[in-house]
Amino acid sequence: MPHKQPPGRPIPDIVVGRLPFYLRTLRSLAAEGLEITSSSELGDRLGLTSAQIRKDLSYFGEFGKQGLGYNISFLIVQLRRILKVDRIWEVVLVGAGDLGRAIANYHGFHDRGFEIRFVFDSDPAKVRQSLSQYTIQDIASLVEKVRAAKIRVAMLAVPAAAAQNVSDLLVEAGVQAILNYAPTSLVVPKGVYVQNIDPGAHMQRMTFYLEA
Amino acid sequence: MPHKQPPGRPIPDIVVGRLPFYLRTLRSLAAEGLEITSSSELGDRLGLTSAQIRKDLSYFGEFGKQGLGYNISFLIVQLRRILKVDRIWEVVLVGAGDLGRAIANYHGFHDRGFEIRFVFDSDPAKVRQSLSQYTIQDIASLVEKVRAAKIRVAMLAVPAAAAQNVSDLLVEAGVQAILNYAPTSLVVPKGVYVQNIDPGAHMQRMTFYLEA
DNA sequence: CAGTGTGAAGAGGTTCACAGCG
DNA sequence: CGCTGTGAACCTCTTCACACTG
Repeated sequence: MPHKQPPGRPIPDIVVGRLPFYLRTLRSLAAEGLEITSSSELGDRLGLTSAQIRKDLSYFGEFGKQGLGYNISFLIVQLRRILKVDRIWEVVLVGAGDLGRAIANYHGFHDRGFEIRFVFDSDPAKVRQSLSQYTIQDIASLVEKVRAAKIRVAMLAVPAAAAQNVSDLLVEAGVQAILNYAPTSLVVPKGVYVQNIDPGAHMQRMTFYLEA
Repeated sequence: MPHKQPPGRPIPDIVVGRLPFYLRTLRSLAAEGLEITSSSELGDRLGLTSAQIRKDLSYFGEFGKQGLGYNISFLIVQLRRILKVDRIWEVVLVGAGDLGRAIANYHGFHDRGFEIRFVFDSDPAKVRQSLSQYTIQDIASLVEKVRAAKIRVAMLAVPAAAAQNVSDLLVEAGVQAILNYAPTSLVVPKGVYVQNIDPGAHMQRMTFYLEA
């Protein structure tokens, strides 16, 4: 019986959201020299129950061996395939402020399937300057260049006031996934995926639980 | 009958997680000069249903008027109180790399209830250098200084390999809430809250949905 | 016999739909 | 008459518990 790779049941988005953390954890187990793990070891590391991990993985196939556990490198290969990061996605970064600089200098994305191809900014003082290994380009040329390069993934690191405009440009250029660092809700057409990063929201979520 | 401020029913964490986004949206409505809004207007802006917003708010009190909607500035006051950001929390930032620099230079936290008080790093070349308005301090003095200043909230922007060690120091110093930018799971005692920011995980969550 | 994979049971979260009020 | 606040219905997600297997 073959793997049920294209699964019959629909996959909850919340499960998809956990897979990157499973992958991240498996990679550190591998880096520690381990070859085999179990749902309970993964659960301990992640603060989840073993049942949840087994159930999540079971949406995609049967990756473990009863009585033994999971082969770490095999499971890494499977998760990279499932998340479609068994390749490198070219990414466009918009915004060359402090945050854009931190993103451009951060070398942790490559390992996870992403490589910045272009950096754009609207500030004439920044255009043609270099940032990390990139030359900052004028946002006026974004649509043309991103479309020509068939880039489908973007990171948005501009001020909130500019975010919706830039998002519209990205969509026009054919981008289908946007990681939005601006603290504002983007409106995008169906078929475009947005993930928001809002550190201030995370902070406020924690202070709720602190005693006055 | 007074407000049911300390509610009888337990509040789901997922509801708490949405409140900062309600607050953020209300503030932009206020900035647009509006005085009144409705659960459906908020829902439209946030991509949620109006019923969800009414239900979420009802955990904390009755803030609206039937037939009319919500007074924006009143609701802002209430949400700031609920989230305990009707004050300024002093924050310790650990890590003065590119990301730490972007965080230190970002002035959007103050409006949301947070102010950086100290910046620490372990690199002797960085200690005593200035970063934004701060002087980078030796991490060896972290526990003493953070404890003396009674700081309860931290941002962790160090490499993954150092994150658990620094987290242990923060906990020892009395910190109760940690915003963790390192792509690793922290182990902390009960009563310490951790929120993780992992852009790579968000990216992988989106590529799952992209056609090959 | 340790640990997976999975139906079934149990919690938890969302949406419905309408009473009630301004 | 419009919009809130909320039980009840509905749906989704998590945990349980055990048959099964290397």
